[in-house]
Amino acid sequence: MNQRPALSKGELEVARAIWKLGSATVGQAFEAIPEDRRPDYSTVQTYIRRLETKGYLRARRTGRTKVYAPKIRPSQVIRETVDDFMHRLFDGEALPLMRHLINDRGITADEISAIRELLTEHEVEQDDEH
Amino acid sequence: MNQRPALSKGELEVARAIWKLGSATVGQAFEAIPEDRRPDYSTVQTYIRRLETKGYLRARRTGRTKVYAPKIRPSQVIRETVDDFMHRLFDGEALPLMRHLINDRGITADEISAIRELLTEHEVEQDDEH
DNA sequence: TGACATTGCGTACGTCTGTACTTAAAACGG
DNA sequence: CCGTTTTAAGTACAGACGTACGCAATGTCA
Repeated sequence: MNQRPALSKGELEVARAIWKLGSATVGQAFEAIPEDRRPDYSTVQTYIRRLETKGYLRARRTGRTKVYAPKIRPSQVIRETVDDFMHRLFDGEALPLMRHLINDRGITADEISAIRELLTEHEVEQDDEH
Repeated sequence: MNQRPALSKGELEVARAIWKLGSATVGQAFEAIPEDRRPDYSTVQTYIRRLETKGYLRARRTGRTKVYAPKIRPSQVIRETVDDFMHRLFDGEALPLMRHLINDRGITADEISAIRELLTEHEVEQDDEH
């Protein structure tokens, strides 16, 4: 159905900035990127242009400036991106990824409880969802 | 310290094939890739060559053929790859990724129990640890 | 109103990546 | 021993990507 071309690293960075802001001009997106890994203004411009071409962003004109906003719901893009990643590294299965997150990297006790809560909350919601 | 160039999609596929086999010739790696997404033999050859250049694989000659084996431990590559991914999409935090896996995609009841077990097992191991 | 800042838009360019062909030498099967 | 198969090694080439410059037009503040 869909399948716009995947996001590249740089594109993802600015897309996320815009998602966080809801909508933004190039300048605003530029400012929103953490200084340490912020590229040149014109580079951000290029990424945004490509994001529009790829169908991830929609631009609305306000006078002379353009305001960019998501064309695809961020949540969907995230899902697709995680999916793709899981396929490439874990044969598309969530569990091995979970296992990796739990075992193969320092997970704190706090995180463990947090995960337990997430699981329980999720179950409850499932039930509610009559 | 390190930072060999990152793995590309295609490179990762064959790297994983070789990891699974422990070590392999080009031909064996080629065969090990699921037929539906298996590229041309020579493409696999190219990926392997690049993997060697990038420092992921080491080749040992046996007569005329070369046998490739990991130069970097797969577990480490996986950790780095997941890390990079988590940084790009979840600001480097594991919990949001977990939340995503649990909430934003269809997780089954079985998977939920499996995760609970993983958590418990992990805790036990932590305690046992000396 | 003139200088400076902001933005849009086009262009550029080297590297990385996907994808593969070719050539040649060694190995194997009969 | 010869044809067939396997492998190595080199080369190619288009498209994606990171990265940015330059120019023109508009907006802004002193």
